[in-house]
Amino acid sequence: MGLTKTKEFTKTQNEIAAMAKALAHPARIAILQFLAKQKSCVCGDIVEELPLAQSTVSQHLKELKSVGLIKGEIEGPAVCYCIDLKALSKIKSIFGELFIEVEQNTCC
Amino acid sequence: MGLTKTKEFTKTQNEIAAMAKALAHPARIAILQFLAKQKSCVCGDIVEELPLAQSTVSQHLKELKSVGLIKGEIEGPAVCYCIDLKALSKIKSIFGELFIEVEQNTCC
DNA sequence: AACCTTTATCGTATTTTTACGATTAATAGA
DNA sequence: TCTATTAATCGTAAAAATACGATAAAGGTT
Repeated sequence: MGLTKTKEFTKTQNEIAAMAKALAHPARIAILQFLAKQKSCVCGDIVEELPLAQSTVSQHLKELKSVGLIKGEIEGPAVCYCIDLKALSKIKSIFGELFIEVEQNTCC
Repeated sequence: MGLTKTKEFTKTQNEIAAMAKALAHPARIAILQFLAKQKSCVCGDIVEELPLAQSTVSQHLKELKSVGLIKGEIEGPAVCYCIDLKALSKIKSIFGELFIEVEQNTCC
């Protein structure tokens, strides 16, 4: 079916999966790294940096925005995308908790 | 196209994305959590625990195995899946480095 | 107002993912 | 050997993800 049975899983499980999904494409990792490198608010230079069409990059930005990882601010005709440090620390703790939990496994 | 332009991105970017993709489904998070909870090597009880068909669970296990997160050991007619703590610590460091890198962003 | 720049959205094609039932393979036990 | 159990694989259908070009929207500039 290709349709994930979201309702059959816990809120936390879906949340972790959604965060992971946002990071599950090299282009989105590249976008985050590019934004991090810049010491200022950067905009559509992302498109030039990536080997993808403008509309495709826009889609990737939308996905990062949908999980709150980045914020877009309109600056004249352009849009400035920035990493949301609050969302980032939330992701960090969510993954951190998962890893600690999973690490409890003692078998093998 | 639905076909990720893997070759256009760095090895690290693809690696992070691949790891994230393995975690990008609630069923796979549930599997990892279930394996962690058990203090022993657990096998096909996973199927009973999850709201999915046996073949579907098998597919998810395959994906977790493909990134090395779990290992399968044959135990009689059954198979015992365990978390690979070495792979887990690698994932931890990969995500950790990404988060630290991204955290450098000072804009906004 | 007309125009240019920048970005989002729409429409579409292709690939991948998710999911299931059915079948196969492999092992244990009667 | 025959049978039951367990898990992987195959075939298939439906949905989501990826990608692009074209178009629209929104903001400056002349």
